[in-house]
Amino acid sequence: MTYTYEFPRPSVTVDCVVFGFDEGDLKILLVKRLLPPFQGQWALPGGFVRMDESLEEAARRELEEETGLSDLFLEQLYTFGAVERDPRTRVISVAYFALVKLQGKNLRASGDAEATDWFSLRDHPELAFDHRDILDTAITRLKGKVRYQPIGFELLPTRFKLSQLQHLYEVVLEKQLDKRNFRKKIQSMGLLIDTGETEKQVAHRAAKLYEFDRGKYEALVERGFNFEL
Amino acid sequence: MTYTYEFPRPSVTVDCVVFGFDEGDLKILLVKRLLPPFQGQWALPGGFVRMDESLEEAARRELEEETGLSDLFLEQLYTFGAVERDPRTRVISVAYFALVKLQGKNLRASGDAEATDWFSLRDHPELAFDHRDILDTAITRLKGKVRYQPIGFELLPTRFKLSQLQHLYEVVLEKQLDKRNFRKKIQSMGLLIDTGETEKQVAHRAAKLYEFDRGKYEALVERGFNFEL
DNA sequence: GCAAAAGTGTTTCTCGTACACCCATGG
DNA sequence: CCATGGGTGTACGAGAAACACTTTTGC
Repeated sequence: MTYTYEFPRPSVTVDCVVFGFDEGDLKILLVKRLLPPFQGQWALPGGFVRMDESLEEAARRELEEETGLSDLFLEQLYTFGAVERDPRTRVISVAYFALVKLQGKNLRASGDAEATDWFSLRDHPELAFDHRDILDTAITRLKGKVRYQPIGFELLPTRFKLSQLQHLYEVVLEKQLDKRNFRKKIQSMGLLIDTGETEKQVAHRAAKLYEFDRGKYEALVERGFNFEL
Repeated sequence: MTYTYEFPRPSVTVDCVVFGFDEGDLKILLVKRLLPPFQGQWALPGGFVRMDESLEEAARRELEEETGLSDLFLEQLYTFGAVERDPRTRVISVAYFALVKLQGKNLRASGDAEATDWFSLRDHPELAFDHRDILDTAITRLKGKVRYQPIGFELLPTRFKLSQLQHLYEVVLEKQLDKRNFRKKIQSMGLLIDTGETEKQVAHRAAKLYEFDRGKYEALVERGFNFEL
C-alpha cells in the first residue's frame, strides 16, 4: 500500500525574481552561474529545496546565500514544471517574487553564483533555463498587483518624496500620471505619515518626506478597505 | 560537479479544487481516500506527478482518472510545501483551481478514490492533509477573480439566463446585486450573444437565453479591455 | 534672477447606485 | 385570475480626469 512512494521523484528548486528600483529605473537581480548547465550565463537566484525547510524558507535561504539579501518582501509567484525545462533531469521550480529597498544594500556573490548584479528590466542579458518565462510572469504580477496592493512602498526607501512614489508608479504601469490627481488620491487614503522632514540641499524647493503607515493600512484592511490606485 | 543531483528529492503531487454550480449553490468535488494515510476520509482529487508529464497534464490526468471529468477550466492556484503537511514523507503539492459546467456531468469514482461526490461549500466533511487550507485559498481566488475575469461563465451551461448569471455572482460574492444595474452593466460590455431562444414551458414569462462570446472577449482583451463587474 | 522641482483647486464628465412597475406564461 | 419570475429607465451623487500657475531653494 506504499507503492506511491516508489514513484520517481523530481528535483524541486526555488527561483527568485527580485525587483529593485533605483535611479528611476526598475531593476532585476541576476546571478552568473558557476556550474553547468548554462555555466557562465546569467540566471535568477535560486537553488534546491531541502527536506527540512518550507518553500519560502528555501527561497529566503538561497537569497541570503547567493546575494546576502535578507528581510525583503517575498511571495510565491508560480510553479514551473515543463518536462524539459532543465536539460539535466526533471526539475520543478517554485518561483518567488521579491521586492527590495535598493538603497544602501550591497550585494555579495557566493554559493553557486560567480557574480551577482542588478540589471535594468529594459536591458539585461539572456537568461538560463526558462527564466525568461519566469521573469515575464513576475513582471505581469508586479504590474497587476501594484494597482490594488501597496507594494510600491517595498521598492522605495522608508522615507520618500511623493514624486518618487509617482515616478515608481509611472515606470511600473508604463504610463504618465497627473501630478495633482496622483497626490490627491494617495493622500486621501490617509496612509502616508508626514515625517516633518524635508530633503536637504537641493537646488529647488525641498520636498516633504513621507513614510507608509503599515499599521494603519492593516487596520483598514480588516474593516474591508481596498487600496487602489 | 553533479552533487546537486544527490539532494534528497521530495515527492510532488497535484491537488485540484473543482468548483461546480448547481441548484443555486456552489459545490466542491471531493473523493474518499481508498488508501492510507487518511484512509476513508474525504480529500481533494489529486495524485503524484509523473516524470514525463507537466504539472497541468498531471492535474488533468488525475481528474480524468479519479472522477471522469475532462475538458474543464483549469489554472494553477498555489504550491503548498510545509515540511510536515504529509505524515508519510516530504510531499510538495501544486494545487490547481478548476471550474466545471455541472449540468449533465456524471461522476465516476476510480483510481485511488473509493467514492466521488459533490458537496456544498457550506456543508462538507473535514478534509485530509492540509486540504482545508488549499480549499480556503481557492475560495479566496474564486471570489477575487470572478470580479475581473469572465470565469463565471465556466460554471454555467453554455446557454444561460441573465438571472442565473446574476445569482451565480451573488453566491460567489456573498452579496445581493441590483437586477437592473447588473443587467445594464453586463449587457453594456457587449460580450453576450442573444441566442434568440427562450426557456421553455415555465409558469411565467420565458427568459431569453444568452451565450458568452469568448472570441469577442479575447479580441477586446488584445486591445486593452478589462472585464470588471 | 534663473533653473528645477514642489506644491496646490476647480470644473467637467463618467459611472455607480438607488429605486418600482408592467409583462408573459402555465396552471 | 393569480402566482412566478422576466424585463425595463431615470435621477442623483461620488469620484475620476483634465488642466496652469505659484513657491522654494541653490547657484
